[in-house]
Amino acid sequence: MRASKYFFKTYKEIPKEAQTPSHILMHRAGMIQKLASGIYNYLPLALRTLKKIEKIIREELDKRECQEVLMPAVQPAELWEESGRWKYYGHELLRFKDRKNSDYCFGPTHEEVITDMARKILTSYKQLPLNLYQIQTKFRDEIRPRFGLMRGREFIMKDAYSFDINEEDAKKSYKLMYEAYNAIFERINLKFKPVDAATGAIGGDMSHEFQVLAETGEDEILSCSKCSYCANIEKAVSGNEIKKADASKKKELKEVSTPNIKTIEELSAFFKLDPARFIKTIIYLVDEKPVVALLRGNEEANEAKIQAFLGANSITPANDALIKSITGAEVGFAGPVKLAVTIIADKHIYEDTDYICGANKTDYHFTGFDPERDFATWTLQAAPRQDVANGCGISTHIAAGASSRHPCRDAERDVHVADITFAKEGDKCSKCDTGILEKYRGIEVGQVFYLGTKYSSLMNCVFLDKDGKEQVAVMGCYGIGVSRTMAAAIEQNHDDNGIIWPAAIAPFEAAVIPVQTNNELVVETSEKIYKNLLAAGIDAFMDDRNERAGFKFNDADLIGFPVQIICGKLVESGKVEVKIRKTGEKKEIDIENIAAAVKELLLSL
RNA sequence: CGGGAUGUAGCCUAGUGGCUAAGGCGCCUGGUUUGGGACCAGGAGACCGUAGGUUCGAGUCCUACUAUCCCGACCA
Repeated sequence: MRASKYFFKTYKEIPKEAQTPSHILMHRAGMIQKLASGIYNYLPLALRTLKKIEKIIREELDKRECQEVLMPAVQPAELWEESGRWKYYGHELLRFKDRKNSDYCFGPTHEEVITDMARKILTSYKQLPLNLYQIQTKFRDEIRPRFGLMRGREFIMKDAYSFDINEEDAKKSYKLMYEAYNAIFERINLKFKPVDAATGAIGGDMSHEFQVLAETGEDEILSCSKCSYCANIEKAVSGNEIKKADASKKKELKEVSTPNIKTIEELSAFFKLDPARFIKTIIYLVDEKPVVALLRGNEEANEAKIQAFLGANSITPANDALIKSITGAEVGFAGPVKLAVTIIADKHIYEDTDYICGANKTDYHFTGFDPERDFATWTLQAAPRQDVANGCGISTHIAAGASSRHPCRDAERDVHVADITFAKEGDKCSKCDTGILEKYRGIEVGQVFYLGTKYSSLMNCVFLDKDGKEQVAVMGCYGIGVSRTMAAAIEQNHDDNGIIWPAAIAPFEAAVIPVQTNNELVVETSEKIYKNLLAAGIDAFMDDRNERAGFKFNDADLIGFPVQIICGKLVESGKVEVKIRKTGEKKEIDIENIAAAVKELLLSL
């Protein structure tokens, strides 16, 4: 392609609204344009990269016998009603009506459509395993789109769905996709980690995210320094031991006046005690039912763990009115004592006794609160090792009416103890016991889910097994954010001058830059080199613009061509200068050998 | 959805209530220049986000709306 007619334009200025490197650089390099919040045009340069990412994905999936399909972006509401998601998917689902006033949505994901597609054809176990995928535009009406393509509302996604005869085979399919994803991101040549992940609204009970490591990533990852354990902070389990408090330190429960002292900081200042000596009582609405979370004052609630523990679809903090109605007090005085709702207590609260907690009475708190004595009896257990991968720690359910010995207990309560805080950098690894957790930031570019029969049973996706018995297909689903992968590649690989593309996904592999456009030999030679490169199957870009050298060099660095072939005065001696974008290194190469030399260089980029 | 901010030419900015809205980048024409975003001369391009209001007079003040961005909860 020739620069003189190529549809792009580079900018020196940083657009006001661009904040993050990939957004700034894609805009400055003339790759994308914003059309509306979270909605972008992909110009030719960007599309070339997208196509290259897609090609790698297709090759790796086809190799593993996945089959490509293409589903509609517009989906009828009926299917979503069948799966139950029309109700709870929320505002992120873009809904609209057609002229007949029927409900539709713009697909944010395709579990419903694919399950419907599969059930129309699946009749026999002989057709399984089956893995179908598509690469297509999705729309999610994000509450806050940001960072350009990193979190757009409209984006390009590869989504795949597997169908198997049983759980065992479904896990094999899952593993195969896990391997495919590793192969894909290795070929794209990004630094990434597969991490244990929470399952969120898509559901299912096993999941890994593929995180591209970058400072600007929105996700936090904890990774073991010694073993392979690596998890999203929402899911990561600390291996630190919980030491039970010394029973001799127990004190009496006593109500004390704390006028207008509401937050942990205020309490901490008022009592002149460390925040860890208080119990934080947070009230949530979990699938529209109130749930109380208890934590030590120095800990933060991990809502994803609470949601996962309760197997819920949604979790939001309760509003003030609900808090008042549950506690019978103003906001700021909630406590666990005598609360007749589901309680989920963090395991760390056993580390101490004589806590201060809200009294469920405006302007009062309790001192001397003991977790064991004061609202239920339960036994503390260490987190079982097998829970590290799937669950989130201990699950000691207290049967209703477990005890009636203490007046503070309510027989009807549902009380759980679980790990509902965040593991921290420096904590012991929960898997190997010798390593410690290290923190990274990442960009989630892919996620694999084991779904089980969540959708297939609701939507009756069944087949006959060997014995002629009807079985429900066991599913998995697998996504890669194609447009986000492009952005993530830039977040991870750029410098002050511009983008540093991994060669595998660069819009062009090499740029030919004639520096003196008034020198006939230079122009002729550069044309010859350009044709040689094309003939050798190299994606070459010819900067034939009548511009000064510096202008072209800057554009080349900004767009990030991995290899730049600079044709200047050296052509008189039969050589050109070849610059490697990544290292800045320059080599003199004989014009005769240029195509072979560039090919060789590209292999290492 | 809560909190904060901003809308002036394709992009980045300036603009005390007072004349025909200013500059840089970019664009067009001509000339010079040609190894790290050149220079000279000329030119095109804006009903200052929208609608009301205050005022003799509004880009500037007020109100509403709208769009965009930033901080929190959702996700590829």
